[in-house]
Amino acid sequence: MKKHTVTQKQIAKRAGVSQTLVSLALNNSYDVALSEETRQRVLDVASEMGYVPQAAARSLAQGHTNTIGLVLVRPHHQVFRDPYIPNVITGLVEVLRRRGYRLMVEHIDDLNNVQVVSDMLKGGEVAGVVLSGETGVERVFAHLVEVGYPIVVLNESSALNHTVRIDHANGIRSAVDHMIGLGHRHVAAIHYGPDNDQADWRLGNLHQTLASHNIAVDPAYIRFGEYDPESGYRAMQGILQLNPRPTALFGMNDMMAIGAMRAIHETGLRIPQDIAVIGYDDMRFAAFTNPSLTTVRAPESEQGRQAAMMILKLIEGQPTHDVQTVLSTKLIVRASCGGAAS
Amino acid sequence: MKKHTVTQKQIAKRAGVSQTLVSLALNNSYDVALSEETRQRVLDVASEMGYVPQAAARSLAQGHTNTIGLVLVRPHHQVFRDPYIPNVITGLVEVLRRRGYRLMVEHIDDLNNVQVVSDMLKGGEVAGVVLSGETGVERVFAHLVEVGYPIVVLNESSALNHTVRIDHANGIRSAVDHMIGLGHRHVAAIHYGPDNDQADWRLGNLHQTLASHNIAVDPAYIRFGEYDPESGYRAMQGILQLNPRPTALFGMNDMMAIGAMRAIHETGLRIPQDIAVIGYDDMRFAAFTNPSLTTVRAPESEQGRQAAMMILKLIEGQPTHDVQTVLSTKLIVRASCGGAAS
DNA sequence: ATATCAAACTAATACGCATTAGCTAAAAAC
DNA sequence: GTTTTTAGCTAATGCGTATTAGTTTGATAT
Repeated sequence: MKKHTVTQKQIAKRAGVSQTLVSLALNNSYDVALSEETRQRVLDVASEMGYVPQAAARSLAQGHTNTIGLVLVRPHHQVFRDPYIPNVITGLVEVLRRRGYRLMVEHIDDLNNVQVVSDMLKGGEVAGVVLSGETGVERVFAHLVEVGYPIVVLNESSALNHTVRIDHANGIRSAVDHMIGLGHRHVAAIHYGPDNDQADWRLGNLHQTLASHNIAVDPAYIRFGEYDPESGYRAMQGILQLNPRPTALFGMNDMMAIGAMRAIHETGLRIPQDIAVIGYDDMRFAAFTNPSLTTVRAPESEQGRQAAMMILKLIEGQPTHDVQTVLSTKLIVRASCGGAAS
Repeated sequence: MKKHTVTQKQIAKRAGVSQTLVSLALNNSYDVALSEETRQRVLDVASEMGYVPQAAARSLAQGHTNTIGLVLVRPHHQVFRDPYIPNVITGLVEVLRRRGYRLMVEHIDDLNNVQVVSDMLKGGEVAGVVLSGETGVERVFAHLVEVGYPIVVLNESSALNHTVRIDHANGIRSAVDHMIGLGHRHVAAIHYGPDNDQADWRLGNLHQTLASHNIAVDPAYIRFGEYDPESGYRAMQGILQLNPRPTALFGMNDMMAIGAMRAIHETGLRIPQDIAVIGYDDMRFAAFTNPSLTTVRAPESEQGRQAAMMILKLIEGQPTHDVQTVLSTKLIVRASCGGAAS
């Protein structure tokens, strides 16, 4: 047995019919009359010979592929730094598979390499693209959208694109409100960035919310980390030097929050009695830190599912009134911020 | 401007040459003579018109695609439960991109749906496949390998396949040796499975290592979890009832270990003084638990890189003497098991 | 001045499938 | 009994590229 592709031509010969009929039978096309008998015979021969359609030939003939692309725009070293992307992939694959589509994952370091995206689309490698990355994306890809390529952007609020975003503004507000509600007035935060628009935007939300509570924000209370525990740890060491020492800390992701918690413990301070901590993401380990971490849960795999459904609608030309899909976050109250059971 | 694909034919017309020359010029083929002048002119016209080769047509003509597939074989709900796969993907994409290949991610629940793999290969969707999943894989795909399809399997030791595996046997041994070396004789473990061969195999390693230290293993000391902190937490609650209470715990992944640590803390016991804990994986948060987690680091993204290089060798027909690539683990000593600084 | 050869190019074909136009024979209509 | 219809099929063509087998032109050799 050698590696050899079975073609419709071969099936046709074996079944004693034309290649045309084989194609029609295999695709259940009823536009052209075709007796039930021969259809069955063709199908039998096909499965007997182990026929599998050649994806390339099919795409070429139809001028359409059933692969969709997921393009991640962010510095290489932090693509999978947090489980956000894996969660999105889970959701994407789940619905794509059900609809007979495949997922191609690509990654570009920054907005200078965007040509990959237009190559994939123009080259017919993918029928559509789901984009995740920094803001600015909507400007860079505007021409592609204009020309009619199906593109769905994650976590952008641009009116130009179809987007599926998580309502982080509200997520941030719910966390801050929770802290304020527990009486905290000196709130510090470890944020990421400020290297991209997404981060800046979230930071803006934080400032706004604090301002709405009439809390002046000392810039020294806002530190920056790089998504990982280490940077949260270092940032917290800086914050702990401040006078007056903040009574509450908002870590903009759980990774940095857990790093901060370690720094706090090392100085002998108690959580939440001396410093309350709240995180963001609700990662799997969040319920098992010591103390358990109060955090904000974002529906990430659901975002993947929604994005898949939206890109498929665009590809199949269905009407999409819901150009902007917004998903809500949820505050998960545990022990690290007080105000609830362990 | 409409969405319209630029073809070599159009370029040929505009440049006043035949389509053949366009193809030759674009592919830097020197088999056929071609004046430097016209080559340049063709390239200029091509870039001016924004030419992008049609992937489908190219694949069809060449009988070869530059997409490789990553197929994950495991129950749906635990595909991305741990960051193992994301780490592997990082490594894969890193080298594939450099070599001009794309990555297609597919997922199948169990070994009953393996047809997807043969479809992808026979249908020419992918030039090769990297497989990750339960043991048994090598048997199921034996016929595909025989026929000559390039397949690389992760973490299998079958002689039938090309594999890239992490030396977990040694990883387990290093952890156990560490505990024994610190004087522990009553060692408990929270393992995963026993639903698949991979898990069983690792469990066998654990037993072996303990036996080599002349430590009898009370079956009650071995509990099973399901990869996540919750299950580690529950398993540990059971273990804490035992008499005599073990003095050391080996969590077969960091997630379950962190869950177990919580259970230990809740009973008022101290780590590592009362119970020493050791994990497996060295996830990002491991250095920031309280106390920091002694664990075994597995070179996961390196495994992805190696797998990519191997599948490319297979595809390009290069000789591969290294049918079995083995990567080493490393014991990371922190505080949760004693024997080192905080 | 004719034969030889290489350089530079073109024509033709194949890849595997979908699809449109066209053909044949039997059934229906008049 | 001739025309019209229709069910069931085949032939032919196109998708965009790569590749093999030519063709033309000008230079070199004889």
